[in-house]
Amino acid sequence: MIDMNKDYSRSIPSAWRDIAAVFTALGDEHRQRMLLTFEPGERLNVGQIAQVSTLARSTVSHHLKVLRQAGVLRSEREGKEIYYSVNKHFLEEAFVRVTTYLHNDL
Amino acid sequence: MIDMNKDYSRSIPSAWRDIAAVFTALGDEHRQRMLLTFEPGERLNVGQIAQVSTLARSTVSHHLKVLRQAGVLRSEREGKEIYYSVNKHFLEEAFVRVTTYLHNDL
DNA sequence: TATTCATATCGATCATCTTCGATATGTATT
DNA sequence: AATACATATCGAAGATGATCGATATGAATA
Repeated sequence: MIDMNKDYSRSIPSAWRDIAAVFTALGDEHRQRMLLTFEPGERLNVGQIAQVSTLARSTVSHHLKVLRQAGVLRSEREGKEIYYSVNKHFLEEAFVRVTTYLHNDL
Repeated sequence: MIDMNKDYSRSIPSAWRDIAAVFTALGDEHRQRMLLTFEPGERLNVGQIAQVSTLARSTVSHHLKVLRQAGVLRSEREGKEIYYSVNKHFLEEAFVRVTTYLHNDL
């Protein structure tokens, strides 16, 4: 009780800021499977992802938006299609940061 | 499309099995704050955690259960109180594993 | 510019999660 | 055994998220 952090409203540490949305995004099994669908370096458009999914296209689109906003995926338009790919650098850095924080501060 | 993983129902890789529940558990900001409340090596009982929270005791109890079932926290009874602590080893290993998987396979 | 195709957004419904007060369980004390 | 205390569980209400078909946006092509 003496040294516990009593300030419940203190700001989330910077190591956690980016990762918080990632946790939420990857807390859903459909979104996990979508991420794991990608082969190394692969780019996939929405139609391809929807094909291997059991969900409707609009639902896939919604989940991709969540993953993109969390920084897990990024997207780039190419003609009519929009290609998604894994934001590997961001994810690796975020996980390393949170692991380091965990090791040092918890 | 050629080398993409078409089998949507393939099993989640082992590196992801443990971490999936962690993502879900830590996808909630209240549960994040609860985890971050712990100082290094500290053990806290439910009353102490409820004190620094804005939630009702029963709600805190519920969130602690989610965190415990995901492996984030563990608990041990000590007399009337139940003390929670961070499952540091489990968490570090899980994050390292997922980072490695990310680096090699995505 | 009209049409087609790929994706995103909208709006409604359904399902799941959160939250609380009340009650139950388990432990120590008198 | 009776009481007091700490935590967990229960059951219901409200809030949030997932899901879908329909519609809108945006880009290539006829």
